[in-house]
Amino acid sequence: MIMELDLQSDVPIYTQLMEQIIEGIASGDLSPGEALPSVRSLAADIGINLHTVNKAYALLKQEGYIQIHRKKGVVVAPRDELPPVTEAYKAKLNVQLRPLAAEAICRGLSQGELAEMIDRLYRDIQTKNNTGSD
Amino acid sequence: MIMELDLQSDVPIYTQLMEQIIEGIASGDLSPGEALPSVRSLAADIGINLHTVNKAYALLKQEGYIQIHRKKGVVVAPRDELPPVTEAYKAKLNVQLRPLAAEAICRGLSQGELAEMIDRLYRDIQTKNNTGSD
Amino acid sequence: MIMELDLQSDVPIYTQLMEQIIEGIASGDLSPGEALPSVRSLAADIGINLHTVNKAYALLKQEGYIQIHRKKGVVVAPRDELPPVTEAYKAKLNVQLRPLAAEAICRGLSQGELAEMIDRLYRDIQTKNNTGSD
Amino acid sequence: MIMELDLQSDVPIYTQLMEQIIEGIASGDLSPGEALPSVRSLAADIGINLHTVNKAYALLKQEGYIQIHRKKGVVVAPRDELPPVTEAYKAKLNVQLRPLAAEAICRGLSQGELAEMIDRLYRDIQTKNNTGSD
DNA sequence: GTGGTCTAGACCACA
DNA sequence: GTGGTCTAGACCACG
Repeated sequence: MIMELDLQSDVPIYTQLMEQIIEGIASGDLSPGEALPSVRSLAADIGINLHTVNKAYALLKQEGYIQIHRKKGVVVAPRDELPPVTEAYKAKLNVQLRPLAAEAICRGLSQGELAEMIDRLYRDIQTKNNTGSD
Repeated sequence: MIMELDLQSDVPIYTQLMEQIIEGIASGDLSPGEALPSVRSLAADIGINLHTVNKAYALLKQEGYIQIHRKKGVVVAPRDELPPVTEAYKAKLNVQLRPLAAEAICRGLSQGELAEMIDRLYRDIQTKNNTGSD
Repeated sequence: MIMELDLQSDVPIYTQLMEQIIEGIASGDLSPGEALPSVRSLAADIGINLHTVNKAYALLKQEGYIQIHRKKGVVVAPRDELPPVTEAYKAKLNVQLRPLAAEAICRGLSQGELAEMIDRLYRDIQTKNNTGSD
Repeated sequence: MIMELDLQSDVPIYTQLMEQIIEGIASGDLSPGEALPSVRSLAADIGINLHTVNKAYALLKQEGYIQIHRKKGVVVAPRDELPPVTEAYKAKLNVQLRPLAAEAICRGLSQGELAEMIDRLYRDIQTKNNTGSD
C-alpha cells in the first residue's frame, strides 16, 4: 500500500497516516484481518520516526480500526468489529461538517454541487481511483 | 451576535472565532457591510486574548470575508466581494471532505445519509437568521 | 498533591500517575474543576520525562477525568462530566476482578473477607487516609 | 479443559494462561493432584509458543499452584499445598484492588454494587464446575 | 523481531 | 509558558 504523506502540511503526520489507512480500508485496499506493516518497517519505509507511526497505530486501535494481535502483529479489524455508525460518530461528523457547510453557503456553493462532490468522493474512494480524472 | 467558544476543544480559539463569524454571515445573522466589534471590545466581551481575536480577523480579512477600514473599523465584506467558488476552494474542500468520506464508508454510513446530514445543516444554518439586534 | 511513584515497579510510570490522580479525585484531594500542574512542572517535580506525564494526562483526558482547557491549562473535569458507570465500565471491571476472585477462591479467602477489604479501601480512599493504620 | 485466550488483549498470553488455570482450580474444573497437559502438547493444542506455556507453568509452580514431577509430569498441587492466605497475599491484593476502588468511587459505583459484582463472580466461578472429563 | 515504555532534546502553534 | 508534534536512541517484555 502506498502512503502519500506531505511532510510540509500542517496536518500532523500521524493524522495523515491514520487517514491513509482509513481510506485504504474504505477502498478495500486493506482487507479486514489483513496484516499491516510493523511500526518499525513502516517508519523506515516512509522515512519517519517509529514513534509517529506508533501514535497513528495507537489511535487507530483506540478507534477500533486496527487490532494489535500478539501473534500476527498489527492487523485490520475484522469487518464486524469495525467502528459502527453511532450517535457519537454522527454528532462528531456534524461538528466537522458544520463549518464546511457554512463556508459553502457563504461562497454560494449549492447544496447540489456539494452533494455531487461527495458522490464523486464516494465513488473515487471505493473504486481505489487514486488519480482522479477531474 | 453570540459567540459560542469551547475552551476544551482542540480547535484553536481563533479558528472557532472565524467559524462563528463565517456561520454568522451564512445565516444572515451578519449582513454584508455590517460592522463587527473592534478587536478590543470583542476580546473583552468573550474574555480572551487580544492577539487571538486579531489573528481571527486577520485571517478572515485575508480570505475576503471581512474588511478593515481605518475609519469604519471592521465590517463584513459587501455581498459582491465575498469569496467566490474558485477552483482552489473546491480543491481545498475536497481535501477536507475526503477523510470524512473515507471514515463514513468504513463505518457504513450511506451516501444518502451523509447527503441528508448536509441538507439538514444547510437548512439549519440558513434558518438560524434571528436578525437579532442585541 | 503528593505523587507516590515506584520507578522500580513493573507498572508503567504513566499508569501509576493515572492511578494517583484518579485516587486524588476519588478522595476529594483533587476537586472537580481544579487545575493540575502543567506537564512540564509535574515532570520536573517528580523527576521524570515530560512525555511520560503527557501520556498519563492524554489517557486521563481520553477517559474523561481531566480536560485540557485553553486558558486554565489542565483541569479536573467538572463533577457532572466525570466518567459515569456505563455497561462498558462494568464489563471492564468484571474482567479485572475475575482473576482476582479466582485466586481468592483458590487460596480460601472468604467472600466476606474480600468485601471487608473493599469496605476498608472505600473508607481509606474517601477519607484521604493515606497512611492506613492496619 | 478449554483455554480461552484473547490474542488481541494487552494481557500477556502467559498471564492469561495462568489465570485460566487458576480459575480452573477455583471452579473445581481442575482437581488437586490432577495432571495437566505437558508443555509441548498444550502449546500445540492452543497454537502458541513453547516458551509461553513454559513461562506460565514456571510461574504457577513458583506460586505453588502446580508441581512439576520428573515422572508424573505437571500436576495441580494437592489441596493442602495450595497457596494460603498470607499477609503478603493480602497486601498484594490490596494493591491490586486499590486503583479499582478509586475508579469505582470516581464513577459513583456504590460499595454495595461492587460487593454484589464480587458476589456474582464468586458464584459464577464456583458453579462453573463442569467436571468435564474430555 | 515485535510492540511498549522511557528518556532527551527540539520546534511550533496557541493564548 | 502552555500543550502538541517529531526525532533519536535506548531498554524491556513478549512470543
